[in-house]
Amino acid sequence: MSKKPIKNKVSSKRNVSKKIVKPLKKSVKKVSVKAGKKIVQEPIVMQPPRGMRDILPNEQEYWNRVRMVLDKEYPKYGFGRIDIPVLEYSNLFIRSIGKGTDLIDKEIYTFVTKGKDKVALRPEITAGVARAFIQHGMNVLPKPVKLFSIGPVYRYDRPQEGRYREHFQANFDIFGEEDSVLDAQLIQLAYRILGALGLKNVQFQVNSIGCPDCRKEYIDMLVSYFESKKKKLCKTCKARLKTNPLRILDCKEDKCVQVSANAPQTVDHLCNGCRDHFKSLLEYLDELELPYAINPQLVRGLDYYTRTVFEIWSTDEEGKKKSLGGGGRYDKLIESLGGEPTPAIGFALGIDRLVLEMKRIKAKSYENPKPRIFIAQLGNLAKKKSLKLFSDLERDGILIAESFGRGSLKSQLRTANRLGVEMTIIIGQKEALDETVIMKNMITGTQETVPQEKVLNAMKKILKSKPMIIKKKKINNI
RNA sequence: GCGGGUAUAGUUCAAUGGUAGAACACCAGUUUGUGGCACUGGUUAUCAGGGUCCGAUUCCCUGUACUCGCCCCA
Repeated sequence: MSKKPIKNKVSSKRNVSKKIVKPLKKSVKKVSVKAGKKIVQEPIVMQPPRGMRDILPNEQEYWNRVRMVLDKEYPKYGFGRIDIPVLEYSNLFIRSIGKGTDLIDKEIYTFVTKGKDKVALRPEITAGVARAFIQHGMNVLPKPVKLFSIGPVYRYDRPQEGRYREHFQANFDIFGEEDSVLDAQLIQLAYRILGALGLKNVQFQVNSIGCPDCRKEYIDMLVSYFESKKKKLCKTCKARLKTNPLRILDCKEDKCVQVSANAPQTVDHLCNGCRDHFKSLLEYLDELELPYAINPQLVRGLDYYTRTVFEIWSTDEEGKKKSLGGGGRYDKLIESLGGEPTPAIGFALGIDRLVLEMKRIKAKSYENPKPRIFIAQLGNLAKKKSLKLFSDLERDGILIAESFGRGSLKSQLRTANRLGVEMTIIIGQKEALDETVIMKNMITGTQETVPQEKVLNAMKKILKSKPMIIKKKKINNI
């Protein structure tokens, strides 16, 4: 038994370590072409940039479910789908979301293009939808105009569980109605979606931060209150006193929480219009029997919000609260971007977090159908026949698994077994010539030879029966 | 942006100042056209860069990533 290890295969894999594909060091030095300049190749990192990730097939069952529920629900409430670019001019976001917000000051991805355009990856969806609303003159459409969008958003933030630099949001916006009945309806939609996903244990926090008029008065009052207690505030909040005093209410530092507890509350300082608006919202929510908690501390991180704001929280085993989504009214946004004055309200759900939560509570997911039949082949002629048979059956809606590239029947059957199919069609040299196939029952192990033309009906018969429960092995996490 | 922890095969984990083992997974074989079980064999890894050292995967520094917390948010 002389087994010579073949070492000469300069295995390309050698240089393809898991994380890094680096060029051979020698070759790096060799590369020196263009304009006599030495070109050093940067290693390719086998990972996406920080905070970005792949969503692998095994996780798609949850994403599928979310997508299905969203696709089902949004038309019911009269939303039309809109898809907008991931890239917009930076100032769209800066103007709408506002300087002084974390989102703009430290989380937005901006860059200058070759054409010297200042652009940004969208940190949220509403601003772009608002832009599209104005651009396409949607103000002439019958009101309300309801737009649904789904896609990635980007925030340069520190990643941690449930927080990514690229994450996906489902975004709902309603334009053209000021009445809080729309606010209530939107919240109901959010409830619907979460319910359909099996996420029943969520909490809705609502608040009203008033219109610019009453907010201005309120902020003045807030500032004078905090000024008097300035010593007791944390460092960031002292700074916020000048930049964004509303956010002090949101601070989680113990001492700030204590100071905030006695601070004047937005709800107590609304103008008549805003108070009525908020009051009627609560009445509508009661009418719909949607539970909510009024949270006077809730202020939200975007400047464009007016009046109604809300957030959706889930609570985990340890009592930690995570935001699944949030939204609010932005009655002045369209106007501030140069459109006709158009009141509006919207909210977004974080899909990554929905999925995280669904996994946590073991919610129902949706798996794509699995093939229940496998085709194995042996020999060139049989391979051709199998290929044809596969496409014929597929055209009749029959899902087939195969491993055509493999030679031995043994390894094909092994694969068939691992896939948990109930029936394997075997075509060998002999069968290919006879126009027959072997149908092997993978559960009982019995098999019979049948004419090829009978295969389709036989397959249909199998698929009509209930799937047999076969213990299927989990193939790692792919 | 700030602080803590971590970084070894596809996965989960070992070990070591002298270039690394296992389990599961994967590929193949166990008399040549038949899966599961069993047995045998095989492929695959020390995050990157620098420093100390005769020698580092191990020690030190830096970077990067993951993770937890803060901040914030989805």
